Amino acid sequence: MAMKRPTMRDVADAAGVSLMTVSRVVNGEPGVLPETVARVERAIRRLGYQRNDMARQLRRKEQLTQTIGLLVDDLANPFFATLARAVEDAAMLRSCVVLIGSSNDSLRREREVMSAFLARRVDGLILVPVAGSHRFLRDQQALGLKVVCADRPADNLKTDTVLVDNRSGAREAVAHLLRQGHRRIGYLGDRDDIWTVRERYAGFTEALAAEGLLPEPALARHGLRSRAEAANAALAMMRQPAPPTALFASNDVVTMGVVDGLHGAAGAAHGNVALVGFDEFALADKLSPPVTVVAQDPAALGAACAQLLFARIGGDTSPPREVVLLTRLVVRGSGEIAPAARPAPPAAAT
Amino acid sequence: MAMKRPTMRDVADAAGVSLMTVSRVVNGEPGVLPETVARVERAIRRLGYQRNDMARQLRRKEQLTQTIGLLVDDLANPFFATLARAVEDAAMLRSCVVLIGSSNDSLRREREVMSAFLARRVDGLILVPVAGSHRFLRDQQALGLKVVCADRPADNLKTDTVLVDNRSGAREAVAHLLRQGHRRIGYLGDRDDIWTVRERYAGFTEALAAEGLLPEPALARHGLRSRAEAANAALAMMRQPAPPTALFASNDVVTMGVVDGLHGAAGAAHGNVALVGFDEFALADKLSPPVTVVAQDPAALGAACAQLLFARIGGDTSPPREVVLLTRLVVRGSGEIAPAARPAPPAAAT
DNA sequence: TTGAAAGCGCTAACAG
DNA sequence: CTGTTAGCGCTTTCAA
Repeated sequence: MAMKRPTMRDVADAAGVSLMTVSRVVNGEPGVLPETVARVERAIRRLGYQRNDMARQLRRKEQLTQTIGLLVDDLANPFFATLARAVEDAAMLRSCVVLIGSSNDSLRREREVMSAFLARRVDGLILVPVAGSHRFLRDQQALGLKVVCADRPADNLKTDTVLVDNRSGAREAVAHLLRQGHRRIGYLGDRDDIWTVRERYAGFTEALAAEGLLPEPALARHGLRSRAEAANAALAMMRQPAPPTALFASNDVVTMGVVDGLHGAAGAAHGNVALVGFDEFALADKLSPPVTVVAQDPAALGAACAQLLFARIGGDTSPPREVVLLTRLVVRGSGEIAPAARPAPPAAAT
Repeated sequence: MAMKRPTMRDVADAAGVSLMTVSRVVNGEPGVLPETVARVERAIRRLGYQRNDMARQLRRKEQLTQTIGLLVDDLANPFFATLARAVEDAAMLRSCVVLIGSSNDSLRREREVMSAFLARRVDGLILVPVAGSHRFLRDQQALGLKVVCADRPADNLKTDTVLVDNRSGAREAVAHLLRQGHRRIGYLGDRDDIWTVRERYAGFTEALAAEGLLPEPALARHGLRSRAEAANAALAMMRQPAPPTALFASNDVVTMGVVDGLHGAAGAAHGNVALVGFDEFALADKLSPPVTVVAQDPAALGAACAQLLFARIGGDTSPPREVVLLTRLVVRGSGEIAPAARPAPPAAAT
């Protein structure tokens, strides 16, 4: 069991030819007699020979490892899983394999995984950068590593980057709520050291500002890392003396948490308060009311990253590009709920 | 730009020591003067040196590449994404990286991706095998490749395998429907050349048989590959002259499709017919009615596979093991709907 | 059309 | 504590 794997030498001996001839057959090079080819191929099959690409790689150094690295935040998150699948499909078309890793929003883990990828001499890297400094990466870029940042820009790093216009998307969502007459709009969001989250909050405040409104501290909760945390935060926010009439949730996890929280609330679905969430999620259209969302396209994001990366690997040396994908407001019902009828405020001056 | 990457030779020259000393420092071996270590480390940092693991691997051949391959059906499917994340976490604990691929239920693609993994000399492989013959794999096993099959067994291949008890899960689900008084239960399922799907259908028929019922062809639809297909199939099934009073859906995609289809139906949520689906999915508890499911634990599946694989890599040579994980019936409402009251059939003899 | 020799970047096995 | 030599499995280069 587990005998040593056969090498070209073994195949050569078995076929009664020289090692070089085996090499030529294995790599489909011309100039070998068909008969010789057949003999070699038989030996290959008989021994179960598989070319050792590591050794190969070592010698042909102008060449590539046909391996790319993909480092996302969390592979279990459907957003990144879909992105990953798109990258993988693009890689496969180019006979490339993908090393994958999750940074879990930890700079240390990102560094570790990246080092492991670099040691394996990936041809390029698609990276969803966590918060923090990436000067380590800059050094590697100078040494020829191709990097594309996905979904978020990396701190002071000149690379191709594919982003989503989070700010406009959020602004549009909140403007939509304002248009329904809402004036007290709550914000529920993830950790705002994450670039996308910060951008979405900026869009939120900009939309308010456009109507002359200022964000109220009591109507904003940051740092929600799970559905359960978001559920609690939503409940707490709605139980305030002066609750918001509408909510904006900054990502899919938080949106689902809000749905959880409001369903859990005594005697009510989430139908009492308007809700728009950032990120599309499965079954958003089947809730009651169906959830209005700002949809991104993670597959398009992944495909765009792969396209840029493979262009670089192919020798493209033009200046770094930034691609910005747009979002789409998907109107479904939860965002079109008018503010609850309540005692009209005492008529003010005018 | 893109100058050649520095080698140990370069570092050695820069630090004024021999190549071997650099090797010792890079690998943290003892027996180097702290002062020398410092000089070497400075040179390493200055040049941006990164060890070339491919070359390393070549020489220390008793050792491992610290790379495993993971080949799932579809990475974009949350079930497999969660499994993948669990594998990745386990790998990271052992300083191992993960090559990932999706077979898309195609034997050809599975073969291609596996070849690419093998050429990179992965230490082991976690595989969700597609239908078809895997004798190619058996040859590789004989050469020392460690393989663990996940979620499905591979045709006549002796490997560690981690499965879910799909048949019992399905039987339990259908028995649950029978207990509510249903006698006409429809089956909607994916392609039944997939082992898990076949097992679930077997569980379905077994549960019926236990009550003396036979599956009716008009009440079973196979080969549903997407939510849309499942939606149409569900609608068609319910529009028959004698529709079922309950449905069993063989996976998450089909279950969601059924929900889509019944929602789309004129004037009705899916509340008119009982429904139990195989697979947990996000927000199943938030639909109306909430969807009763047979839940699996993909993270546990991935973790179990990783544990078996790393044991093998670590030298475990005991006979192949088969681990079977259990499912859990999550009662939420859609499965507890009684058969619609309808004119009692004419009383038969007795 | 085929083969022999050299060497990729690294580590194992010995010297000093 | 540090250096030297040989060679992993392959491709390149040159010669037959």
